[in-house]
Amino acid sequence: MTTVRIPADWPTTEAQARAVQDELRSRVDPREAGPPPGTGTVTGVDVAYDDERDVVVAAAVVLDAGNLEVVEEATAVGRVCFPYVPGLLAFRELPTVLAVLDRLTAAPGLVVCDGYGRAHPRRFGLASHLGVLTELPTIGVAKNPFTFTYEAPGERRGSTSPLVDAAADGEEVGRAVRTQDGVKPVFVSAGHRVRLDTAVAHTLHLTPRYRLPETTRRADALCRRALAEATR
DNA sequence: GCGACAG
DNA sequence: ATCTTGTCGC
Repeated sequence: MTTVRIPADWPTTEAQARAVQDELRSRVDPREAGPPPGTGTVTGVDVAYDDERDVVVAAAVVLDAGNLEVVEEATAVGRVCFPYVPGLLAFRELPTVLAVLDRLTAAPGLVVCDGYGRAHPRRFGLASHLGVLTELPTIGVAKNPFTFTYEAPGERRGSTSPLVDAAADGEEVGRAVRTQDGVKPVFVSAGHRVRLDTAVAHTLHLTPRYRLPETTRRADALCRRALAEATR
């Protein structure tokens, strides 16, 4: 099995990685509304690790945005090239994610990332970074509020509340979104070429039944399966 | 200095 | 992320 090639200039140190974020941040397009939910395709990407064996597997699953059925799936196997450091997740995940997107024949459409976009200490999370490198519209949907704060949204599906950075006088960096009645919210932020309100609409469109978007559920299941196979 | 911290 | 059994509930 071929392994993902890591770019020669990929950052090695935390300081280099932070400098890359500060450099690329200005390329984020925060103004486009983004594609409307329910049309075209929508793609989920996720990554699974085996740190013992130093292996990382990424999966991409393209869905028809109208009926949420699978259009195409792809996986890519790589080597761990950066440790997990809060705020620098992209440097760990992106080489393999870029490779798996390259393997798709279908147009990805909007890409849904497991993590953050604008909701990031330097406003340049995984989804923002992926968007800038591919020029695809991206959003981040995370399972945890990271360092940010929020008031619980209403109990009903569709309720939202601001996700704020208390350290930046309450700037709204994303939204807590209740995707199912009475279930813990998810944390949505804009990536590249998609505004926050559109990102929230996509998130609700992708969660007819479960807490997490169908895109992330599908990609998560696929990369775990592929890791188990790549590891034996 | 200490703790917290997407995946 | 990953390590891990059963268990409560629709």
